[in-house]
Parts: sequence; structure tokens; C-alpha cells
Amino acid sequence: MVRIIDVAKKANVSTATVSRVLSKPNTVTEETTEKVLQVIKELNYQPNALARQLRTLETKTILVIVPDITNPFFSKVLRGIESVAVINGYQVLLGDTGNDLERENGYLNILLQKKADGLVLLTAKMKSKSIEEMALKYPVVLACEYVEGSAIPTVSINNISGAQKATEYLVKLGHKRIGFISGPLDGVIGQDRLKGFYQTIARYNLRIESVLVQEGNFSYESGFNIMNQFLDLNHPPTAVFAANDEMAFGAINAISSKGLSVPHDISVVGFDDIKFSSIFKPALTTISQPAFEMGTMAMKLLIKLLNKEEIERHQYLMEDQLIIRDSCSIHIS
Amino acid sequence: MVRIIDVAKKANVSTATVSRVLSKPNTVTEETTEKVLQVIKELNYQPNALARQLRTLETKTILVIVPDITNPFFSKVLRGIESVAVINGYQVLLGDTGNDLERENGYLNILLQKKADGLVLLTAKMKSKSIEEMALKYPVVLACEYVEGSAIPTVSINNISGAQKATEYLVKLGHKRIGFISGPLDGVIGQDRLKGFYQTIARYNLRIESVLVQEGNFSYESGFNIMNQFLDLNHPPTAVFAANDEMAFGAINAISSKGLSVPHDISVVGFDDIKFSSIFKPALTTISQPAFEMGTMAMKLLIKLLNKEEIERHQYLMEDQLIIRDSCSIHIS
DNA sequence: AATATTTTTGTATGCGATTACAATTCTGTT
DNA sequence: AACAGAATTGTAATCGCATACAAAAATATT
Repeated sequence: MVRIIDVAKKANVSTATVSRVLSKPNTVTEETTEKVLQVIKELNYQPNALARQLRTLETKTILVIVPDITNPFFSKVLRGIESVAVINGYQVLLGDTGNDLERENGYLNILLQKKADGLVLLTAKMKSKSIEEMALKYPVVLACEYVEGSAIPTVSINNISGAQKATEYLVKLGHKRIGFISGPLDGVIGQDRLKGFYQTIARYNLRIESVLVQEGNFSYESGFNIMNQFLDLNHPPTAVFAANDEMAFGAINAISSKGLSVPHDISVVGFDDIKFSSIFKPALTTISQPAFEMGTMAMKLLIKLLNKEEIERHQYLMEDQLIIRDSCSIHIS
Repeated sequence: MVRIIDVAKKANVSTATVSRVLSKPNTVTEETTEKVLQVIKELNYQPNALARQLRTLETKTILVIVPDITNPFFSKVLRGIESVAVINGYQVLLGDTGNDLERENGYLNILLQKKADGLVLLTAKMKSKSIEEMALKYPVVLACEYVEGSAIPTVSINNISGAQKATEYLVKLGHKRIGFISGPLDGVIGQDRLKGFYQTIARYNLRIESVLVQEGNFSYESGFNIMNQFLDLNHPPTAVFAANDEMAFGAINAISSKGLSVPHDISVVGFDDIKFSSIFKPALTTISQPAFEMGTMAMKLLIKLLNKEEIERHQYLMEDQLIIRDSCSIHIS
């Protein structure tokens, strides 16, 4: 391994000047700069990042904790994060928790051990207290999820109003019996989308029986199964709002496997607008989240935090949008 | 920050002992071990990974270079990698190249700078010479892609025989005019699948006009567009083999947007068997790759390499499988 | 030409851990 | 009780770089 001292010797300068050539070039004469660069090239010198990190106490890497990298929504957010990370010279360490709380906590050690300078959390299953603690010591930003009452910088959409939009759309199409397939209710996202649904139902003075609101887990299968339960009811819903797209696909396939058609017999709307939503037949009407932009925004915030810059607001709400496609139709009672 | 010397002082031992309690517990008396652990707990001591890494010259992190994390196939492979990485105490640094050669090369610096101990490459766009060079200096394993004539450990499927299987299936269904939507032909995967297609065509003495073989880029859009070209032909194909599932979706949607039906009018088969293939309507007949297992296998190999264990074979071929679903039907000429 | 000032370079320390090697304590044997 | 050998602990060097401070060289000022 070639070290800085090897370069220094061969170039007949001190290690300090070599170091300066690399990090503060304008403090060294052009002449010596050239000489040093020449030697660096000859010896194929690569500074050892570990040594630098130990000295400077920064790693130029950030940790991203994701619930499931396989989920297209999260992978898109991650891509957004990564894209601005590299531009700013940061690398991303990936922590996929598989929705497992323990692994989520385990990854926090990476920060404590100084292997990363900051953290982007795409999930927040862990105790809000321990998140707050981390945020006190290290730059942390939340994306997608948020922590109730916390001052940690957060970028997300307003899931409540998003769900309202979707529900309202169904109501205005004339639907009165609307089923809701929720996400896991131990997370704020699942809770908020449910909240938005209920609020809209209340606002239009509809009454929804409790059997029409069921908790899924954001998987295709849970959407499929819950929709089958709905279909077995004496009075199945005429429309269904699924709290994410994958469950919506499950619902639609459940409906068509019973010989019914979407949107003719039953309308379905999803949430997220993953790429497959426009590919699926019928193309899915859904609430679109700017996943990539949420990632870039989150990373930009984190960089400000890392640079000890001031952050103006704490909550960054991104724009969501109802994307009307082919999975809903008017209901005439 | 609490350092090892802080706990050493408070526990009235030397830093060496503290270090030993942490890494070689059986060389320290139970008594002092307890005392030290007690202090560690009290002070909430976390060893600084950077310092350790500098000393031991290993980082316990590996780099994974992916062409596109957003692609469900790759994200599943990545998940496989990560799952065995964490079990073995490794963390994964993510390099998403966005199919960009430069970024791919850029990520290699991470290894040279000693920020990672090894590398898993899910893409191999870069010059095979520079890959070989890396593999000489560091543990490297290739997954999915491979480098012609290289001795670098590789896990993949046999893309040629996979493509043969798919093509043969169509031939046996009676199809004689089969279109092929290839992947990018600057990569071995694209080339091999094309090869498998041609070989099968030759074996069954079919003649395929060159217009029926078009190069796509693995995206939905390219599948859609190429299929539209096929449909504009005087004699469109009666079956189409797309070199991955996303292009197959594109092809199917192009077909149905012209009022034709899959599989009734035209049969389509894909490649990969991503999750949506079974959700899509019609459910896609495709070649299934064991993505997760390819990831775990690759990481297991890398760990052997990292431990300087001997690796028996260099090429690990995983089993692919034709999954027959609803997108193909018999053709009677 | 002598001095003050600025620019450039060098010396030497420390970042926080691991680990040879040395020193000490403990154990068992006679 | 004296000693050898094993088990335990301590001392201090080291990993490769950055940087505070000191020294030297170059430039400006009188």
C-alpha cells in the first residue's frame, strides 16, 4: 500500500504539503503541486479514507434505514436520496429492516460507532424516544414517516388530505358504500390515511359499517384477501379505497377473479402511484407521491444539517396529487 | 465522546484490557470483565469503528454496485445480499449507477480508499480489464452479469438456456413467426438471451426476418414501442419473447391498445419473473430467476473470499425455470 | 539595504482503537 | 518456601492522515 509518506519522500516534500496539495491546493505553489501530483500519479496513490476519517471525525457517508428496499416506492425515494448524496460527496450505507424493529434499532449502532455522519429514516417503527435521542446527537431527517410532536426535520406528504382527496373523489362519483383497506395501524402513515378516509366520510354524512374498514399490511396478498371478505358480504361496497397501490392491485384481482369488473361493478383507488399503476389494467386511479423528490428533499435537508446550516421549517410537506385513470366509475344508486 | 481510555481509567485498568474484554473475552478474568462491562454500561461507551478500522485495516462493510435499485429484480438480489451480510456482521454500501459507466467507475474508488472490504457487482458495463484488476487486489464477486473468460467468482443463471426454454415453449405451441425484443446488446445478459433465442430458432429450422428482432433497453416503454413496430408490419409475429418482464408488459399493453388480445391473438413471454408478473393481467408466462437466492449466494461467496477460504468453482449457475401462466396460447397455422 | 509582511513548507502531535511485547500475578510442583 | 510455568494485565508502538504551530523563503515596504 502506498502511503502519503511514500509520496512525500519521492517528491522531496513533507507529508503536510502532499496533504495540502490534495485538500487545499491554493496554499501550495504551482511548481510543487505539479511535482506532487506527478508522483501521486506515478505511485498510483490513493489516500486511505479510514485514516482521514479518524483524523477529521467525519465519514462522508450517511445511513438510510428503509423498511423494505423491494417496495418500489421506497426504492424510488432511496434513489432520490442517493442522487443528491453523490453530488455532495456522500456515500449511502443501506439498512433494510425488513419491517423488523430489532434490525431497525441495530442499524442505529452504525451512527453511534461513527461509521456514518447522519441518518435518513424512511421508517419510524422504533420508539419515538430513541429517535429523538439520536436526533439530539446526530443529524437525522425523517422521510415519508414522521414522529408525532417532534421537531426533527421531516419530509412527507399530508397523508390525511391525500386520503381525503381519494375518498372525496369516490363520494363525488356517487359511491355511498365505500370499503377501506388500511395500512398497518401501528404506523402514522396507516393511521393518517385512515383518518383522512373517516373525516371525508363524516363530512359527507355517510355511514360506513365497521366491516367495511379492514387493516391490511400494504401487501398485494392482504389487499386480495380483504377484498374477498368484502365480496362475501351481503352488501359489498361499490367502491374500495386501498391505502397503497399494491393492496389496490390485490383488490382488483380479487374482484375480477369473482367475475366482476373494475370499474364497471366496483371502483378502486390506490395510493402512492408506483410505476406499475399506470401499466396495470385497468390503469389505477391513485394518489401520487413525488417519491424521488421526497428523497432529494430529505437528503438536501440532511446536508444542511451536516453543514450546521439553519433549517427554516421543520415539516416539509410535498404535493400529492389525485391521478385519475381507469379504475373508477360513476355509481348510480 | 467516551473513549476507551475513559472507561479504562474509571475501571482502573489499561486500555488493552478494555479492548480485550470487548474482543477476546476469554483472556480476561471474570472479575475484571464484569468490572469493565459495568463501566462501559455506565459511561455508555461505544467503540469508535473508524479507529478500529484504521488499526485492523478492515471495515466490515462491502460495496454493492447496482445498475438501478428501482428495478424490482435488482432490489430483490440486493435484499438477498444484505440478508446474509448482516448475519455475518457486514454492512452494505450502496452504489446505484443509474446505468452510467462513469458512476460505476467512480464507485470503485470506495474500495481503493479502503472504505469497503469487498465488492459485489450486479452490473459489468465497465472495461473487463479494470474489473479484473480490482479482483486481483480485492475480493470481488459478480452477480447476474459475468465477464467473458474471467476467473472471478460469478453467480448467475444460464441466460442462453433460459432463453432457449422460453423460445422452445413458443415454438412447441405452434408459433413460427416469433418476435424478439432484446435487452441492450452491449451487455452479456442481452447478448446471451438473444443467443438462446437464435439457437432455438435455428434448431427448429425456423427463419426469422431481421425486422422481428429489435433491441430494447429493458424498459416498459421500449417494449411498448417495439411491439408497436411489430404490429405495423404486414405480417406481425404471432408470438413475442421479451428479454425481461417489463418489456413484456409494454408489449402486451401495446397489443391490447390495438384491440388485440393476449394470448388469443398474440402470445407473449417475459424473463425474470418479478413480482408483478403474476399480478399483471394476463399473468405473464416467464422465465423465473431466483433473485433473492442469487443475492445470498453471491454474498456467501464474497464472505469466503474475505475469509481467504478456498472457493471450489468459479461459476455458480442457479436454476431458472419456465413459469407457465396465462400470456401464451397454441397457434394453429 | 534593512526590515516587515506574506506565502510556502516542514515538524510533530493526535485522532481512538489494537496488539506485540514486557511485566506482573497466580498456580501448581517440589 | 522456592521456583517454574501459565494466566492475566500493562506499556507503548502503530495504523495513515490532517493540522497547529514553527520555520524558512519570497515578497513588499521603508
